[in-house]
Amino acid sequence: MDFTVSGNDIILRQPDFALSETLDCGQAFRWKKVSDDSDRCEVYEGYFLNSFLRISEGEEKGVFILHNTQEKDFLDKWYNYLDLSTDYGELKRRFSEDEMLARACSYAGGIRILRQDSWEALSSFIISQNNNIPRIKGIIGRLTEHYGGYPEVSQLAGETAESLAFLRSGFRAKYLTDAVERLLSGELDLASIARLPLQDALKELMKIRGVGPKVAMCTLLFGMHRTDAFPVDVWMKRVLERWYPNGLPDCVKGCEGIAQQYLFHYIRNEPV
DNA sequence: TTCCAGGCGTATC
DNA sequence: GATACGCATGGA
Repeated sequence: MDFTVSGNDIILRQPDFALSETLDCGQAFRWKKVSDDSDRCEVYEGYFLNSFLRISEGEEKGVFILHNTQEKDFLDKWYNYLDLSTDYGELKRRFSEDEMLARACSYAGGIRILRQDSWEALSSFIISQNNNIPRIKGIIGRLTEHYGGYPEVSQLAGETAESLAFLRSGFRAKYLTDAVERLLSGELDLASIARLPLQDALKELMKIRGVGPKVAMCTLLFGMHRTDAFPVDVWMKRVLERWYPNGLPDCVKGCEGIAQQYLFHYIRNEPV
């Protein structure tokens, strides 16, 4: 782990990381780019649960500053959140046996899978269905503003689709309240679900109204770091049809979800 | 105006 | 099991 403490900041050296590719690639919805294109430095601000972070990448690629971050917070929170224990360089070499994955990995080599909170991922991806990323961010922004941070499940106890109308989340509000009820009643427990075999975990999550295969897979991948979970949305359907009509290559085995993220980003921003 | 968005529930066959 | 359609909202 290559980092140094510099005053109130942490300097992190990590070549397999880029802010926009990881924080703004449709896996998390609470990061905001605060620099503009004229700045020499790219700066993002966001949260893991309710811990705030300002992180910047300077002119030297692969060198990051975690502003006002103590070493303890870095090691306890951000090291884990940014998945710094995983060697993405090694993963990309593995994936690159496959031609399209080689292109996707080289197109956006700074993608990482964040280790997000399971409830935040579940609720965020319930909101994401049949929706676009700017509007997902808007709804989650109204949610966190209203509760003064991302609400715990218990903070949403007793809410109804009507009381959540301020979110303007449309038909998804009733899905959120159904998830809250099942979690608070103890019918479902996210920490237990995280440990189940993939198919069993999917089945449990899909007991929630409004949680189908896609939302369940995203919850597993982004909220429980189940790298074998493979979410298929409209974009991944195009990937599978165009490039993998005969299925995924063996080199992604066990890390289908991570491969998925490189491919998702690549096809959405596909260079002619 | 119409189409679409990190889908899913329901009806119908 | 497969396929068609509606769904809230808002940007393009």
